[in-house]
Amino acid sequence: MENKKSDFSSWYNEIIDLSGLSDKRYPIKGMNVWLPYGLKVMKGIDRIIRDNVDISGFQEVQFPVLITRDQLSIEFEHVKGFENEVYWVTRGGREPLEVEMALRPTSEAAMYGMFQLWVRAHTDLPLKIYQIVSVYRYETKHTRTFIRIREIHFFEAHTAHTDYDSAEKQMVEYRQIWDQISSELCLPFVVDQRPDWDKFPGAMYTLAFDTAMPGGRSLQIGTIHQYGENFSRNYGIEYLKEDGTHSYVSQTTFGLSERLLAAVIGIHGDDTGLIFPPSIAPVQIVIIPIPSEGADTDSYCSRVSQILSAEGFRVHIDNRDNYTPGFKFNEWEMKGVPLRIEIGGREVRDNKITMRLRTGGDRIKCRIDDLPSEASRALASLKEELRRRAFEHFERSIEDGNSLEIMKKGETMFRFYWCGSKECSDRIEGETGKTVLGMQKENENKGKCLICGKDGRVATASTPY
RNA sequence: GGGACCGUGGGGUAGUUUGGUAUCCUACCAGCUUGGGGUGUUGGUAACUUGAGUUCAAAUCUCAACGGUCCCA
Repeated sequence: MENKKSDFSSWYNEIIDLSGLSDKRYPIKGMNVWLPYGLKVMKGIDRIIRDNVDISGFQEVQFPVLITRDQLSIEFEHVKGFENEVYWVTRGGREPLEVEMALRPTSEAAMYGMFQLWVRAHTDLPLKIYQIVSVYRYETKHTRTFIRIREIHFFEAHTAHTDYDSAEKQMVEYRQIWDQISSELCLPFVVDQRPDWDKFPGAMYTLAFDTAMPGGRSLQIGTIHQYGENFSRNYGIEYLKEDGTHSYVSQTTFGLSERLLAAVIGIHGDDTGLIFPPSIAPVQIVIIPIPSEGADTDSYCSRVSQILSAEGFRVHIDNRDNYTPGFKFNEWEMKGVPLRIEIGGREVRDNKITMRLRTGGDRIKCRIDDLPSEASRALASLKEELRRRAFEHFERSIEDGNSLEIMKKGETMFRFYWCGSKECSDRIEGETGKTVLGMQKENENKGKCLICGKDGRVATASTPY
């Protein structure tokens, strides 16, 4: 396998193929096949997302994939932002359609006409829904599995509120939900408020969660948007207030995608292969029997498996007899299984098991009676180790950009002081090749703009995926 | 938005310059063997992206489409 640090691009493509996450040989550019193992991981990520939005009062829905041209055109900035990357359905059978329809690039246009019907009075608010569906974008640049594709596995939450302040509270709740999700996946990030010229089309402002991939490029792995009344005024989403007057709702959205999987692969993987956080690993514990004369390893393995399954662990016994234990060790490490249990004659004889964590370290022996708690402890420590490594890498991946020269030469993300003006941003992008991702929302430090010297705050720049 | 390179069994490749018999590794299938860190061995399956052109003859030369990779903005 390729070395992750020296050639991340090759490593990334190779591990996706070897581990059976996705098959990119499907004959349409940017549309890949989700293989069983990859789909299990993605569904694990979806489950974490669902669990966290469900307890915050969101309801899951599913809207149609097609949007009429009229629906899409209602919000001008919005349609303008997507016009170059929309797939159009123009025929039904042989007949040209009178009304052309778009494959949703996102679902504002599909949903807000219905919001207009659903929202009648303040008692209908807040409205909090989400869906996990495919969205479509006609990418013309080179595509990359899970990172830039044409059919995107997408989570989108949409809310409507009585007023702007309530919508702002929703933005805070999104931020908390994201803390839970990113924590489960052990992903570090910085919160950047996108510059006005780079915010979501139609939004008042956009907050993005940016992480750092190996090689130093940044990856946007989540966004939350404040729409205010930008959409509700165009889609006519009004409600009756307690005082008998009408008002437009204020809206927000929260978007996540299979880029979360890309981040997990890139950030946690190593030269041996993938490493999955236990919460999303399709197999959390793999049991490798080591055949031995005079020992019934098979039934001992089954017993261990039953004990662990009963406690809710996802366990797999690899009892293929045409592969050696050594081969299996390497294969399951490559596939990212966090914990391995080895069972041979010695374990059967001593009523013990041998464990080894995917993150390394010595083998651990424990008595079979202590199994569930020892396995829990092992997985918890692996999760902590993943988190530690990821955050350490992230710290190294953002450097101080004290001059244009440093930012031009550096192959990391950069933090620097910025006044917020387009002129200074253009200068930075022109001379360093890096993109200004925006002000760091949660960094209060103040300083002089790197370019013009006026008062500024901490901003992030990088080469983004 | 602009440019460069590439496309050979499932994956990775040799062959393309100089047109003529398609190489090796891996994977896969059937055995035997082996087993505490990628077992060994025997046999077998399997490929020139698509279309058009040049030619007696195209993996090889030309053009286009599709796909892949990278660089610059």
